[in-house]
Amino acid sequence: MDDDSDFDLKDFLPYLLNQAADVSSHGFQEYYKSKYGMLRTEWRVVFHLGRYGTLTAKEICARALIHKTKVSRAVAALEQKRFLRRKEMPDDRRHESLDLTATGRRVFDDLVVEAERYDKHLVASFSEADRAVLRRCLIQIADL
Amino acid sequence: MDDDSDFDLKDFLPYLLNQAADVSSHGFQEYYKSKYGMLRTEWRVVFHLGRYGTLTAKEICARALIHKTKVSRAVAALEQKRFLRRKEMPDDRRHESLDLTATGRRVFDDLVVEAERYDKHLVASFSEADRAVLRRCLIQIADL
DNA sequence: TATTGTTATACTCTATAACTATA
DNA sequence: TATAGTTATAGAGTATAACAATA
Repeated sequence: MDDDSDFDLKDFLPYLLNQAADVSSHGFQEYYKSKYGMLRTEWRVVFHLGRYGTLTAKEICARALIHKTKVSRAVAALEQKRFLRRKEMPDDRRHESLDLTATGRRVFDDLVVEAERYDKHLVASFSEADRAVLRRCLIQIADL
Repeated sequence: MDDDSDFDLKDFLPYLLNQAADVSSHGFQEYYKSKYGMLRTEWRVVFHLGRYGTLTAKEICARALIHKTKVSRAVAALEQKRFLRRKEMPDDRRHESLDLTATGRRVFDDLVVEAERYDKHLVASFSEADRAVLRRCLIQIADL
């Protein structure tokens, strides 16, 4: 048994990444779930509309790297919550342009403030240099 | 719209962590899933038994931070694949000691080699210093 | 025929409660 | 009553195929 290497799960990057992702997701998820009853894909759709303005579902798919079926369901849920509006585009009625409502925009503003606060909290104990290394490595691994 | 901050999803650590975790998980998952038909919890149970020897389900729960219902199902699946054996403990028949079979041990050995190879591949382009920062930050965020 | 978006289905993962059997 | 482990169930995430409406 001891002729196996010392390899431990804490040395295994996918394990570390998953644990860290879980912990960090839960902290923020708690906020948008309890306050607005939103799921993760819904928060990401709201984010894209709030940050980049009017988009079609297809554009959200492309920007956010989310599959069209997930976007379709998130849009339906957000419409029901009155956080966004659809508008058929007259030039091509297969497209619908999507926009946040006034309510949706307030939700976006609130979530962005909270997201920034939460992000700062997560890296509060790291040096500026370490933060830069962390983000650069993650972006490379995620191939973003 | 432009009076909002420049906050972008790529600045949001939970997003980066999730993307990186997804990418890194999939690469390794493909290996144990296609080769042995295993799920993630099964791989983690095999890992703990291979690395630390005979354990009860409860000990695996404590070490691996997995809930007992997930361990229970993973153990049942691994038993069916003949990767592990159960043995009732005579002193307290509520406990069962779990052990890898010879087949299970071969699977473990193979997966550990692959895991080490995969881990090296993930960080291949990072400096030694950056790797250390990355692991330290992840361990701290995951609170391990 | 190709494209936008929806619906259906299935599988994985997570979380919790209720249960069995032992102690 | 408390503990080890199982079963049931539901919610959430992921993936794919089939479909309707439009172009």
